[in-house]
Amino acid sequence: MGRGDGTGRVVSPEGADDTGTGILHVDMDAFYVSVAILDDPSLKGKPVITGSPEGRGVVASASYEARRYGVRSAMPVSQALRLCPTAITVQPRFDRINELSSQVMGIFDDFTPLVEPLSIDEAFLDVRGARRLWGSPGQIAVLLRRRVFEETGLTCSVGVAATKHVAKIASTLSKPDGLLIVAGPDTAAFLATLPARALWGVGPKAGEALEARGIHTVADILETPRSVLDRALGPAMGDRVWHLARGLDARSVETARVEKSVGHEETFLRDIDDPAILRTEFRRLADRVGTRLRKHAWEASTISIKVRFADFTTITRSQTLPEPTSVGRRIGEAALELFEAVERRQPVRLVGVRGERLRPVAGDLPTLWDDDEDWRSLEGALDDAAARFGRGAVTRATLIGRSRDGGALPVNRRTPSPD
DNA sequence: TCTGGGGTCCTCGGGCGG
DNA sequence: TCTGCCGCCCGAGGACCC
Repeated sequence: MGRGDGTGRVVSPEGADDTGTGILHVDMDAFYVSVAILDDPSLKGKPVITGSPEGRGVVASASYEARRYGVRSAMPVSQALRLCPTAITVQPRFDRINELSSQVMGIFDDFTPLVEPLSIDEAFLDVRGARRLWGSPGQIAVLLRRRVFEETGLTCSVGVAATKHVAKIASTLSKPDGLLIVAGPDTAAFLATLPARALWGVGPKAGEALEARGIHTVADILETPRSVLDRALGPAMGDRVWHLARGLDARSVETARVEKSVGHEETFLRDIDDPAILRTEFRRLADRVGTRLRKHAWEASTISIKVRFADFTTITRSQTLPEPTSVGRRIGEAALELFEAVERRQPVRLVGVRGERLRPVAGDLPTLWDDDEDWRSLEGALDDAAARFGRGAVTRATLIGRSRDGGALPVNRRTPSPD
């Protein structure tokens, strides 16, 4: 999602030259907010942000009216409301957001089978094989934008270029509701005008490292020896930046993605000092990770935890298991083992659990319960009971689940034993 | 005055086996 | 048996992206 306020918007004139292009980057405009406005048109034209006004939320998405006050995504909501006190905060409705995302991705699929979703609201399309059916890449971009708007009421911005990297930059510059085409032969001149920070992967730190060496723009990078870039950014990043600045980006549009890890984390409303509460939280997150793994028929070989302390310092610890697992309890045990070894010098604001080094489960595992919500609520009920009556007072609860063949399957769970 | 949650990728250091 | 070198894996941390 773009972070600009649209003031420096650049768009192509109608029928602009699209020689040598074939990659589209499509990015929905202020997606979460736009969906909220779609469902409540009275919000239209007003400064709107999505995110929770209570607690420690950050802005997920802001309308362009709000951005004019300096509001940006990833900014604490409290700060956003200071900058723009009239902003209306709305909670994102994920059911609607997912529904519209699927609808939009479906439209992309109609133009080409080569679609690479990058996130819920953006994708790369390789349309080089679609010319006979739909026209040139620039014409396809026009048709696609029109269809997205007619069928969903949402606007999107599209970058058209010879490579993914340049298409991505072009869509960002054309926001909101724009189209920018960078013809192949114009690539070098287009890139040279940009700040170094515009390059994919150059964030605040890398940008700072370049600035410190007097490198401010992509044109500056072109004049910088490779060895200087390597020293400033490290060899891998130096190499990438050197190539991207020249418009060299050999990455193709990949339709299949292999997940490498699954995790959950949670920031508490208030920092937590009580180890018992933290242990309960680790178990809960581990169960959610296990649920996700089973849903995809994966197992994790490595379990890692994340702990963020009150002063925002963050540590991670991980261990590789003797046997890969997708069982929440086993993941929880590993997480707690790691947590016990962590020196707890101050209250904790966030904990997280992640399963890594995933592998598909061999064969067909039996389904022990068919409703993970029920399973979680059982776990939650046990925790609540333990909190109310004291640990160990409640020793057992039973959930009747159904196995895959329909038979009843009781699952007994014991509460955590008293410390 | 604050800093979410979901990820990926890179670097660096240490252990280990050939 | 010891030492050095190399490649590989693992674990920790950080930067970056949406």
